[in-house]
Amino acid sequence: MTEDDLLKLDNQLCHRFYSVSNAFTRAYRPLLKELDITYPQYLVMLALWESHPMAISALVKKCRIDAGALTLILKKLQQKNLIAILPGDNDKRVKQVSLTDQGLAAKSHATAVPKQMLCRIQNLDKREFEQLTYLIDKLYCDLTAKDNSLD
Amino acid sequence: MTEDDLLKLDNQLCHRFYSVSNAFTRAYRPLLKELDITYPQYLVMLALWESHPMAISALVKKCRIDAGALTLILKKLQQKNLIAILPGDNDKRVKQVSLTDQGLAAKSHATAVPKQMLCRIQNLDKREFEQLTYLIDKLYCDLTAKDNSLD
DNA sequence: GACAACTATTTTGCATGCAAAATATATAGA
DNA sequence: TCTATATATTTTGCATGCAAAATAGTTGTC
Repeated sequence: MTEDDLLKLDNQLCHRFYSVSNAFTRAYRPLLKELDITYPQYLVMLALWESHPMAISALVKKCRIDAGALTLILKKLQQKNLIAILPGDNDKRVKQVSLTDQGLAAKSHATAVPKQMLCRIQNLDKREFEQLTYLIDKLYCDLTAKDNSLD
Repeated sequence: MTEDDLLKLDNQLCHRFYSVSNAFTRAYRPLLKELDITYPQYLVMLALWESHPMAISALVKKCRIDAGALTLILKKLQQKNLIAILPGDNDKRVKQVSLTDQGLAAKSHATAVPKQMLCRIQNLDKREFEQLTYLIDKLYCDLTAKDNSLD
């Protein structure tokens, strides 16, 4: 690979992730309109539908959302009356996020969202889908590994 | 796949792209510090190093950056004296973006960036890298295809 | 040649994403 | 107990990303 090739946009794996990630956000918007939530808010709801209550720090890990951004996202979900946030009993620093009745009820409406999205990406067969998942997970490990080059 | 599985965060391909895309942005930041540009600004510079001058609309297509966001990004690059923006000769609507001497010179410093990034993702061998590229491109086509479900 | 329809770009308003600093609370020790 | 340190969360300042509206410049038509 020449130095010029190294710098070509089409050779940047990062750009592919940039493009697809943004395309996902745009594709989800109309599907999430009925639920009246944004894409990152949807990620938080998915986590809570799996298990709640959940500490904010646990949500940060699970959703891989920036803690600062999450603060605002949780405020929005609270305003929409989908979640409740309460300080922990033992440790008041650790706030517990739980679903309201309305937040829990929204789960049944939400199943339509992944269904519609899966219809849309039928270009990939099941095996390719799994392959893609596997490779991305491998890449994520590399990207989030501690950079010890300066030690 | 049960309805519950459909909603699990770990089963959402979108979340993997969300995680990796953001991880890339964070990983690039220290590498781009020397060039004093952000990640989206870097994408624009990559496009221009390949070919310039280039119309703004061409940059939007090539970089897959939102046109509104690009306006601001170009202003930043202009302030840093890396690019120049001029109205087209024939059509004054079509603005041409070109590299300044400084912008062109930055290219040689920039080759270190993809090199360092490639070092970081050595978990993937060449074949996997190509496979990943192929699958993502396929997915991108699905996501950006016109949604005709309401026609 | 004036006007309607079209195209390229910018602006606007809102919602993150990020790093670093600030807050609030908890815990370990002297 | 008082304090230095550590942890959880929020705040701050800046830079996008997005959709929709607004601008500016063009073109086809009558």
